[in-house]
Amino acid sequence: MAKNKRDIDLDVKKKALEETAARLFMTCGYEATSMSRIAQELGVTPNTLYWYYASKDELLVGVLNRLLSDSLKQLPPIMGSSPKEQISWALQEFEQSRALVNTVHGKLSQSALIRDWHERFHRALESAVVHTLKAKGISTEQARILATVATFLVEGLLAHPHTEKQRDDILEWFGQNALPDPA
Amino acid sequence: MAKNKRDIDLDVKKKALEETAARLFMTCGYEATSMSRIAQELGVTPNTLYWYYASKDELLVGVLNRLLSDSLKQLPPIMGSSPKEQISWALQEFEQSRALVNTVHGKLSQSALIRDWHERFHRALESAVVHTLKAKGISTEQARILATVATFLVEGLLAHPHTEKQRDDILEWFGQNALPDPA
DNA sequence: TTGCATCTTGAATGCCATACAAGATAATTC
DNA sequence: GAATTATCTTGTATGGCATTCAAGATGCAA
Repeated sequence: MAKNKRDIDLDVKKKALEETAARLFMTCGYEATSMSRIAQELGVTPNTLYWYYASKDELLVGVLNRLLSDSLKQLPPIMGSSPKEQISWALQEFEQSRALVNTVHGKLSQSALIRDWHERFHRALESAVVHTLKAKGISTEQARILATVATFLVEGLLAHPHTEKQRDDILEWFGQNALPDPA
Repeated sequence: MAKNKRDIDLDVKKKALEETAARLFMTCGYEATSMSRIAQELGVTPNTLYWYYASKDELLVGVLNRLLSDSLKQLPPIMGSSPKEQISWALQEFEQSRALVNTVHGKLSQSALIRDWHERFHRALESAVVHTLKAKGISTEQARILATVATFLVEGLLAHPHTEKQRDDILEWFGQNALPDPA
């Protein structure tokens, strides 16, 4: 039973691996970052990485989950604000890892692992957004549509370079058309 | 002057190369399709490809331009229909090359060549859409916003698997919110 | 102390995009 | 029509990549 000591070390090590990988993935890009490079940065042999992760894709999933859960920790204070502010927050949060968002989308057709992660992520995201919208008195069906549209707009803004004005205009337009009745 | 014969051969050859590459890129994916594989399919040495294209990315650009100009040939009959039908057509047109759309977005951060092509493409697309919307009496500023939103929705639908109903709902919603006045 | 699970490495494999130099083939010039 | 040149194709090679397998090191349990 008492194999705790080891398990703790494992999490600590994984944390270090994923943080280094995350940094390199975000600055140099996923494809441009080799396993050797990550290992080198950690003062380790490439093979070591393969003891913790079966493949580079699996390491990517580890990185994605870590970044995501780090973002989610900052979520509670935001929950109270307006939808537009919430979208704006999400946008800013993902901006840091814009490259990774594009990487994930680019790998959807090749990697079942990434495809699964992506699908799970969007399911969770949509159900959260829908829940929030329903609390504002929007029908489930309408909420689903709005959630999807909001997601597409965020992803579009992340994928394409844009000015602050463009972003504001789009968010403004969406805010005005998303909640038609209360006017 | 009279070097026509050769020049014609060059275009014919490029056409064959790009068609084969396009087919493989679309069915197996860009990354999963090696230059050797394309050459093999053509009964040629991999090096031959490098006489026509400086790199795999450049071949991709050739493929993209060819697919695009093929699509554009079918454009005139569509120009008269409703905006919703036009978006629907664009969606169907890109559906075939959904994988390539994702590939392009995934490569934006790594390849300047692809980045340039992507930027040019979106500039041309936006100006076309804006032009169409202005003809319907929409202000330039509003038309720009709508064009961008429409683009993001199309790309979102391409990037994520979705049901017919989802697509219809989103296009319907956009159609109703895009032209607010005439009601 | 012996055995076992955990972690790390050395050395190798096969694939990849790509480079360079040398061959083949056809067009142009003399 | 022979020699030269531009066009196209190939043979051969390189360095990097993700990944694998077998063998070493390290610490825990009996």
